[in-house]
Amino acid sequence: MSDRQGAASRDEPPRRATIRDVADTAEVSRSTASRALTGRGYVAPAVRDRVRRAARELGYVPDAMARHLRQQASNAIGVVVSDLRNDFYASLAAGVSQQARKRRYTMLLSDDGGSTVFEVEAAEAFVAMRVAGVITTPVSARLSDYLARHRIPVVEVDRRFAAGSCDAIVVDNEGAARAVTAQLLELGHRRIALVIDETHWTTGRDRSAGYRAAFEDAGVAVEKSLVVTAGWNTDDAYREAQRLLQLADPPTAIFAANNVLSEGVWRAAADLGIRIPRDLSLISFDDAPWMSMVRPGITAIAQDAVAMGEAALTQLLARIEAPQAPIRTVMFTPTVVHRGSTGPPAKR
Amino acid sequence: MSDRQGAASRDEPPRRATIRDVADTAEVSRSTASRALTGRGYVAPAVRDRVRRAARELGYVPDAMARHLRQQASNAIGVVVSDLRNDFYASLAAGVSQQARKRRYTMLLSDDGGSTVFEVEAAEAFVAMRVAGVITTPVSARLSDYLARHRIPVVEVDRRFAAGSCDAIVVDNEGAARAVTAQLLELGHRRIALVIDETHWTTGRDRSAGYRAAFEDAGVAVEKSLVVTAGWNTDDAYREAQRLLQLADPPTAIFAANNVLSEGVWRAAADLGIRIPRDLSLISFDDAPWMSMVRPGITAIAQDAVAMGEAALTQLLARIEAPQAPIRTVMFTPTVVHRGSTGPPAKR
DNA sequence: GGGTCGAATGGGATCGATCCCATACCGCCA
DNA sequence: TGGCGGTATGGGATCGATCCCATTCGACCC
Repeated sequence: MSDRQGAASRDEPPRRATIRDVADTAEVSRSTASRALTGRGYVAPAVRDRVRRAARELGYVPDAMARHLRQQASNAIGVVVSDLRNDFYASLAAGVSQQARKRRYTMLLSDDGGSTVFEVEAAEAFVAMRVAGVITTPVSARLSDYLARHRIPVVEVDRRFAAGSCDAIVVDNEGAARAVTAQLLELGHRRIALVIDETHWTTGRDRSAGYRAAFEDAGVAVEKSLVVTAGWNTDDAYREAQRLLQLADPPTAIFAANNVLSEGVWRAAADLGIRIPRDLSLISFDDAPWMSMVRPGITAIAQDAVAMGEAALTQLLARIEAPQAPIRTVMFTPTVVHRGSTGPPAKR
Repeated sequence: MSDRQGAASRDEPPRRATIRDVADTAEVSRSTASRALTGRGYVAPAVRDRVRRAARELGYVPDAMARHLRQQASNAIGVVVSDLRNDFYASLAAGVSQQARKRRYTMLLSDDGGSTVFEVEAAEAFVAMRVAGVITTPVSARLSDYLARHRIPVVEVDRRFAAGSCDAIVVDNEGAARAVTAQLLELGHRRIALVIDETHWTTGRDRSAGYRAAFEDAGVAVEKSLVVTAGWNTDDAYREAQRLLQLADPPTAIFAANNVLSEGVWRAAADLGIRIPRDLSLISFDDAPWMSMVRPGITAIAQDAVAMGEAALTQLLARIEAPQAPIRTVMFTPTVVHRGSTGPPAKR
């Protein structure tokens, strides 16, 4: 009877259609309309079609908020990465997104810029949104602690902070680092620098462990001054590399522990006019587009970040379905892409 | 009285705390608890503190679903991009994410892979989630049509499909393309190829218009066979560039209309042993990390995608606050980064 | 014909937070 | 003393969808 729309009703409905509107249009109760649309429970075929037609005509889109409130479950998942501008994280997010679309989940994404504060803020927003689960490249244990307290499943990717208490998708950091370091040693290198972000996270720890293990295997002592922690940005890596390369007795090879560091090292070498691989061999953990474009190409340990993102979502949904299943860690084996940035050390 | 938790209550509460739990703990009504927590309405200071303490002790996180259902408004915004693995889109998303965090909005992100079908699917999910607004790099007009019907504000970024009916953040495609094409003409180039994805979208149309305008300004005729549409991936661009460069009378310069195409063109030239800039001048629309790493560096039109993302969010929130304000298009002026991939054409 | 079963439908409670409204109390002024 | 305005609090309705439960109807069997 009464038009509660206010503002003299135009052609278009100022209010979005609810299931009640659909029910009224189809001349059934809300209950019946709900059954017709969700497919749960008895509905006469003719009625079902009538309801669906009404819904289509009204442009009805069920309110996910209301549905989830009632069902106490949502189809949204949260993702927190450290830096979307880094190809690794972007690809990871792309993998999650693809898979989420297939499984009809919605992705909430937050870029925490590597900050613990923002990481926790993101987690709070996710809890408020009642996400079904969270995928993260953690920067501390706080996120998984917090989410665990709220009973929200978490999958850690790339590195682990909550080892043993949540699922994880990682790569064989130690094995890959060991393999490439061994290759450098075999080529005759002895002064092999390791440029790494830091060694407290599992990634850094394992990559550095692999590096050391290779030396041990070869019976060669690690030169401690050649292991440098260079932080998280290209500029810092650039400076550290410049310092290293200008030592009286510079390294003949550098193993850079991620794509950002590799870029810094490469730029430093280029600016100093150091020729690769004649004067310096370079191997990178993480592949990146530029590594196949510069001459010579850079030999790299390639991680399939998209596949890791897909695996993370798959594991998260498995966990949601079976909360009590044993904790699972999926380990990817990265592949080494040889491109010609390595060779025997220069003779002196 | 009765413990409705089922499963013999352990130490930890199996159910998450609601405002009712907070109210009971603080011995006030839900209404008062709500006022104390949101800060709207009268509450005695002592009571407010008691309620807040109770909330903290219980680890209470308000249910965003319930809140938004009641308030009929949400603090989530949707973002649809074409390809997260492309640095441009990833940076755009990073900019939106940063700004969203500052404004306390949550970001729903979907990667549609350039598909209209997935674009519309994403829009449906966003409508279901009752997002406050959507930012998109559209691949058709369907998304903004659909969202307009549901009264959800949209900001188009990079290209426009709903010109005039929604806000947009773009760059001066025509001006920049015209400027660099003019530079090539001034250097003496006459056979300047334009490798472009397609020319129906505003980006392609304007970039190609700028290219043509520069020719017109110089009184030089465009050689139609040198304008090639090369689709959206590196491989296709690679093939097209190979074909171009192997013509009897090949172009002496190429203007590649985005970073993906530039990569394809560069690889093709490299594989054919064509020297830049001696044999070929190359200019790219879009900057990318590799362009400053290869030798010589590639002269590029740099768009600040992060800033565009931030601007998009800012504009979207402005629109949400003032739905009736006049439509606004923000145009960024990209900068040309000269790096040495251009020079005068080789003499024959 | 009474009873049982399955199909089909509607009524009303529910999820959690908000917010309008009613109520109550206090101090103050006429 | 009555009335008023400001402060403070609680009760109950509300948002939209779901789902439990009750009801009805027809078919079928004993």
